Amino acid sequence: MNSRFAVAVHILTVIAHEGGNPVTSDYIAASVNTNPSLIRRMLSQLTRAGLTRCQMGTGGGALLAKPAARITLRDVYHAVADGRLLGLPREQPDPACPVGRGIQALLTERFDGATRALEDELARTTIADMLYEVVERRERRGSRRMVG
Amino acid sequence: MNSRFAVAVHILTVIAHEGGNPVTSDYIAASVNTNPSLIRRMLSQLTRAGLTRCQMGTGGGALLAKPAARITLRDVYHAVADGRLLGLPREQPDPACPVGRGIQALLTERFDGATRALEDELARTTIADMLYEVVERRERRGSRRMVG
DNA sequence: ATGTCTGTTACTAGATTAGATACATACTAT
DNA sequence: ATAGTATGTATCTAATCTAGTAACAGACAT
Repeated sequence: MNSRFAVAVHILTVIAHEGGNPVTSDYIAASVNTNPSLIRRMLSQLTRAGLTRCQMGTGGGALLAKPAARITLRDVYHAVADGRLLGLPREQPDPACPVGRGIQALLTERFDGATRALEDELARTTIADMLYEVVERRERRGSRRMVG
Repeated sequence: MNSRFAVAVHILTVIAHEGGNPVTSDYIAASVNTNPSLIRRMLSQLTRAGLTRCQMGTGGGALLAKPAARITLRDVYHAVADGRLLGLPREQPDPACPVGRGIQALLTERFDGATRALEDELARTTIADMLYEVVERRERRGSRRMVG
């Protein structure tokens, strides 16, 4: 249960929300409710993956490296996912057992297939979608409040 | 990176491999290369989920509660998966931020969708498939060795 | 020059994971 | 019945992982 992917999406959505103005790690950290240093660490991963870029100095901050509509959640996942989603045991199974001998290679195959399916589903949503829905929902909630 | 799912599949494949004879936790633990107590803990989860049943006493052990062809990897995943695959941060985002206010509900939706895709893919493989492929591969490797 | 912001390192506390022991309970076999 | 076997569960520990924090050199704007 690793929350880095969620944080990365949050970061990118905040940057997209600011529409072209550089966003500081302090600002993002306040929205995510965590430490600016943690945000900077993640931003450097996102930059390395080509999703963001940064301006240093006064008035600087993070920017999207390409349009929000062209950043999918799969891209984000690849940028920050550390290891495998479905893990194998640290210890090797007993090679003397007919099942133990072959099970890990087989499990790896199936896990990879399942992970690919998850990623394909993630690819259907972009940061632009996230931004649109976050804002739209807020407005719906706002107007509902006006009516009620 | 939690390996319980992998271990659970391994357990069930070993039981299936023994073709109806009760399998002790000691035997399974040797194949998985871990502690019998850990295996028993997992077996009790699998039994609670209706995938296995157990005979106590001499000559006892674990059995499949239904045919291997009717146990999918999704069933196994549901039986032993503890929490969410893609996690949200422990701390709540800042509700004063337009993005922070709505992002978690939205992330939860997308994560659930992606997880469902992964589970659907897992559902395409059964324990019978696992057993068949483990044994088949072993034989292929064997015959290749004979040829080479 | 001065102040701002990033990028990175190092450290800490807390949570999670798996390994290990122990033992009451259930069952088989004789 | 009694002895032996195997499960089911509770508890503890060590190792690993995760996120939070502080610190500081380097880059940039004014």
